[in-house]
Amino acid sequence: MLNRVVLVGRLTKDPELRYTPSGVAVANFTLAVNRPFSNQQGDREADFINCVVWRKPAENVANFLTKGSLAGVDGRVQTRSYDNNEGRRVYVTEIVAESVQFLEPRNSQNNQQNSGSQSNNNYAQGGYAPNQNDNRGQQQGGYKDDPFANDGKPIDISDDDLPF
Amino acid sequence: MLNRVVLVGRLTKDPELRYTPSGVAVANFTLAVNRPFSNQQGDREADFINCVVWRKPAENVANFLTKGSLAGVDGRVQTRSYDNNEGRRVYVTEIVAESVQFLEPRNSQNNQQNSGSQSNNNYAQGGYAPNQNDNRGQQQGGYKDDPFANDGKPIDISDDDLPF
Amino acid sequence: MLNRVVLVGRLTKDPELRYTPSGVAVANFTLAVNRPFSNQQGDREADFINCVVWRKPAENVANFLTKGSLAGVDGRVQTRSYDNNEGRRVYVTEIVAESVQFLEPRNSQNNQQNSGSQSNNNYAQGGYAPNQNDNRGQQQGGYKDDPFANDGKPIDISDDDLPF
Amino acid sequence: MLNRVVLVGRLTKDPELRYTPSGVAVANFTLAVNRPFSNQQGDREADFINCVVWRKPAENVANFLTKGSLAGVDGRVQTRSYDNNEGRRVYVTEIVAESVQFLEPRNSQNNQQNSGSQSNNNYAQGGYAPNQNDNRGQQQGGYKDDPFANDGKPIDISDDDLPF
DNA sequence: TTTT
DNA sequence: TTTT
Repeated sequence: MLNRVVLVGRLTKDPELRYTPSGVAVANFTLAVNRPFSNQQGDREADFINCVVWRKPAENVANFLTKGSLAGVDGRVQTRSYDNNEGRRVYVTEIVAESVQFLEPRNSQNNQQNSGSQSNNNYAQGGYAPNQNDNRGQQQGGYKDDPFANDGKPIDISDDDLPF
Repeated sequence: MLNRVVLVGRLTKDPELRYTPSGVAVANFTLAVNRPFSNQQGDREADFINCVVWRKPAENVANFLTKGSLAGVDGRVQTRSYDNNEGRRVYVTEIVAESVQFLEPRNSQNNQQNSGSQSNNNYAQGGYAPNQNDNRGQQQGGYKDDPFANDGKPIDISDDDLPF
Repeated sequence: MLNRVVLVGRLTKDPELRYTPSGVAVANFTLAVNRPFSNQQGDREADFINCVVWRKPAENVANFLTKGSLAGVDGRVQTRSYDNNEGRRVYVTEIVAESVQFLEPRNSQNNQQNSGSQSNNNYAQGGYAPNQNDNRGQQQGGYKDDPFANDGKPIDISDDDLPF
Repeated sequence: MLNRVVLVGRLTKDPELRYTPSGVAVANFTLAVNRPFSNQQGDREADFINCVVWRKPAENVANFLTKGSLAGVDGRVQTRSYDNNEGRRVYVTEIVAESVQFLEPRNSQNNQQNSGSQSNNNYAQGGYAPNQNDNRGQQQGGYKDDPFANDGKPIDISDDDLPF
C-alpha cells in the first residue's frame, strides 16, 4: 500500500554503521527537520526523525555524512517493536530510507576530507543499488534493545529487520 | 524544511476524537499499511502507523471512518516526548495528517449509516479548511501520558501540540 | 535528486498496453485527480495526469484497471521531448509510476470479471518486481509521435524511454 | 484526492515573477532534477520540471533564487490547457509549489547580494503564508499563450489559474 | 494493542 | 480527449 516519506534535514550526530551477522550494512541516523511554523511561544521547533538505511547506501551515508550535514531522504515509514531489558514491549516508528541525497557541498565545513571529488558535481547521491556484493564488515553481541539507545556498542541486528 | 508523508491503509480501530481545553478537535487513529514485500518467512507484514489530525478534518475522520476503513493521509512526520507515570521520558513519532481522504465507498460494509449522501460522489474528502469556528466540545482531566495509551478516558491535550 | 510523486485518482479511459521492440511492456493511462478546493465559479475541478508504467506492473495495470477504476500511484515526474509530424518539438511531462495500487474492490462495478480472487484480499498491488522474464509481446511500426496521441495504432517505443 | 510532489533540483534560469490583474504574485521556474540512474549510453540525464508558485512565496522565490540555485519544492501536479496562437489546444502539466525551500547557503556563489542575513540560519524557507496583503505589483497585456514561452514580456495571467 |  |  502507498507509504512514502520525503525529508530534508540535518544529521543530529554522526551516523552509526553496523553489520548484520550475515554481513549486511545498516546505518542509523537522526534528521532534525525544522518546522515551517512557529509554536505559541513564537519559536521554531524541529522534528527529530530516526532513519535507517541498508546496504550500499548505508555505507555511503557513513562515509559522506557527519553531524550537521544537510541530507534528503526518500523512503517509507516503518514500525517495529522489541522487548526492552525490563521486559516491556517498546514500539518504534522510523523511516527506512530507500535513497539518501547529500545536499552539503563536498567542500563545505567539516566535509573537507571528502574533497577528492571524482565528479564535476559537488553533491553526491546515495541511491539504492540492488546488486552488490557486500559482506566484509561483521559484528555481533548481546544486544536486545533499541539500536538508537546503543551508540557504538556491539549489537546483533537480525536480518529480519531487512526491509526487503 | 521538506517533510512530507503520504499513506494509504486501513484503520486498526475506530478513531478517537477529543478536544483541547480551548475546544480544538483532535482525532487519533492508527493506519495498518501493508508492506509491498514479504519477509523471510514469506509473510506479508504491515506497518501500524499512528496518525493525528486536528480541527474540522478531525471531526470528519471521527464521523466517516471506523475500524477497517480504507483511508489516505497526506501530512508530516512529527516527533514529541512526554514523561510517563514512571517518570521516564518517552519519545513518540507520529504522522500529523493535513488531509485525510476516505477511500471506502460510502455504501460499503459498516458504513451503511452514512449513506445519506449529500454529494453525487461516494467518496468524501477530509481536507484542511483553515477558517472555521469550532469550539463546542470541551474536555479536561488529569492526563499526563501518551494519548495512544488512554482510550476514551478524560484527557487534557495541550494546545501546544497544535501543529500550526 | 529527490523526485517523488504520489497520486490517487480514477482512470479516464482503459489503460493502453504496448511492448517495445525488445519486448518490454509499457502501459499508459491518465488519472483524473479531483482538486481539494473549488475554483472561483465554485466548481470542483480535476487534474488529468498522464502516467506511464513499465514491465510487470504495466501488465497488471492492463489486466486489473479499466476506465473509472480508483488507483494510487507512487512514482517520479519525468520530462521528455519529441518532434511531432510538423517538425515541431513537443515537451511532455508525465509520471513514471514505480508502483500502482488498485483501490477498487475486486467485486465492484465493471471489475466483475476479476472476481476469481486468489487472495483473501479484495485489493491487489501492482508493485515493481525487478527480476522477471517478459518478452512475449512484440510490436513495431512507423511511430514518430506522442504515444498519448496514438491510441491503439501500432507504435515503436524506443527502449531509450526505459526509466532504468 | 491525494496529489503530492516533492522535488529537489536546480533552477535552469532565473525565476520569472509576474502579477495577475488583481495584483497576485506568480513566479515560474524550471527545476533540473538529476535522475538517479543512467541511460543506456551510460549518461546521467535530468528532468526539467516546470513549477509555479503563488503569492508571498512567489516573491521569495524571485528574491532568493537565481539560475543554478538548489531548491526543494513541496506541491501538487496540475494540468491546464490553453489555445495557442495557431488556434491549437496545448496541454500543460506543471507543479504548483505550495512551499519552496532554499537549499543554497546564502553566502554561496552568485547569491552574495543576499548576505544581509536576518536569521542565524543560512538557509531560508519560502513557506505558504495564508494571510498577507499583497497588491503592489500590477501587470497586464495581450497575452494568450504559454507563460513558459513568454519570458519577460507583459502578460495577462487570469486569476482563474489561482490554485485556491 | 492492530487492518483487509 | 477526460474520472466518480
